[in-house]
Amino acid sequence: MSNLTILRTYALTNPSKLPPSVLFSHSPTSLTVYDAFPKSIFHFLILPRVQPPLVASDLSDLRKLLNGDKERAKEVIAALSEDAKTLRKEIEEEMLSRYGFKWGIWTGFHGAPSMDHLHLHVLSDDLCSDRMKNKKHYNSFHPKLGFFLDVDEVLSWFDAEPSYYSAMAKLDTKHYEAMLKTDLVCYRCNANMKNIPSLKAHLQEEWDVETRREKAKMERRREMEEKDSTKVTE
Amino acid sequence: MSNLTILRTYALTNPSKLPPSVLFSHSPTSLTVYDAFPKSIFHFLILPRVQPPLVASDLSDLRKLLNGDKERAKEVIAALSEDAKTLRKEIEEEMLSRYGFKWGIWTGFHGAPSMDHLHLHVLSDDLCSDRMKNKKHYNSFHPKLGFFLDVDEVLSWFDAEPSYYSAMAKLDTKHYEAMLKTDLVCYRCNANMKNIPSLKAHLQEEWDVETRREKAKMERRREMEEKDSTKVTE
DNA sequence: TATTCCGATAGTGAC
DNA sequence: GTCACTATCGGAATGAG
Repeated sequence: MSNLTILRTYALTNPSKLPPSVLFSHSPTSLTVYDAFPKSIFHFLILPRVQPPLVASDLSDLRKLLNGDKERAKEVIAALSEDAKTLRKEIEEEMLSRYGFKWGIWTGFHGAPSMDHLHLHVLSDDLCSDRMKNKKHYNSFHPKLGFFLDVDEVLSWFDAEPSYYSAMAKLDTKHYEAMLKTDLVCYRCNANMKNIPSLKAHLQEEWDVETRREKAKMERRREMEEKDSTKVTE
Repeated sequence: MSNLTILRTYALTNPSKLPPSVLFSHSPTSLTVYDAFPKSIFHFLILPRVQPPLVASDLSDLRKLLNGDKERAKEVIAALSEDAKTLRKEIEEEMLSRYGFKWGIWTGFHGAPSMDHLHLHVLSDDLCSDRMKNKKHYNSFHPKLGFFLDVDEVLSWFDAEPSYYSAMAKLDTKHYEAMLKTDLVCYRCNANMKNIPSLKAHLQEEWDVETRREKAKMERRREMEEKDSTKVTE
């Protein structure tokens, strides 16, 4: 199976046949798989299952879906969004149990995906991962650049002017691809980064800062609680 | 000492002070040094010594020299050319003693050198060397490309129309640098080479062919001589 | 924008 | 066009049977 069509294969497979190393969970309308090359500590893909009257080619990518039956498209994306909400809750539980605190989670599509079959990215906002290796990787998740399309924003297109919907649904590949070549800018502090190694060091530092801040919060909370319990027992 | 001015330092140093790993030989007007990064089996540089009335800056590069006193320039280059003749004889002796046969030797300047102090390249035409690493290296010695200026051709400029001399003496850096970016073409068979690894393999093969041809010649000669000597002793 | 491999290309720093 | 180092950029193959 080619790398480029693996997601379609997953989406067409009975979930019970998928190994646990691939499949995280599933619903009647979607499968949630681990991203094979996670770009953050947590990184999943939610794939719509192929169900009548849709066929696999209707779901090849976001542009195809949006330029088909509009109501059907809205249903598909709304269902993915619902499953993403559930997934985010599960990720947050895992954040708490593994790290003691929660942090941001992004949910969105890529404006110009290269793998076949629609996939909704759900990933934590640390962007700390060995698999983050080049500018395209980073820019494709930068939340302010335009390439990463938040699922709620995409859903809002359905309720906007039809002309706006049509304009957004074009999803011109050249236009989106150009975004990936722009300079590296930290999505947190807007600092310009010279290259990938310095960006990664910076992202790690930003993440370390967030970790320390959260640990300190936890410590203060613990002290407060201790003081309170002391008062009670006095 | 900077890499970029090392040759000037050599040219200003008493030859007896230069280590034998650097200096091959010297004459009243020049020093011959081993190229520190040889691009062929044999690769030397002949450097003009700085002698009154010239100062080091007059000899910084070919363009500077040609655009100064024309007669003086001709003397300097003619002297380098004479020393190159001697050097080629010595290289050919070494070819015979080490390889049993002689092969081509090129003698010329680079149209746009980056190291300070005029240097005449004298190198065998095999172009087989680990130090040949990129397109600039190769194109800078390609005998038909224009970047490598045979010393006899440069000498011919002095006897041409003054307007031709002036035109040639300009040695526009941009013009010459552009030549280095052109496609890789085998100087022997004009075959286009896709990249450096394939060019190097091809040059090695061309050299192996030449070696086999010369070995066969030597063998035939030996057989002839044996037959002759047999005749004599019969 | 799937990765990985190979190679070309570009900028820097050397002293 | 000095080298060596680092990093980016650019194309091609990729699997399965």
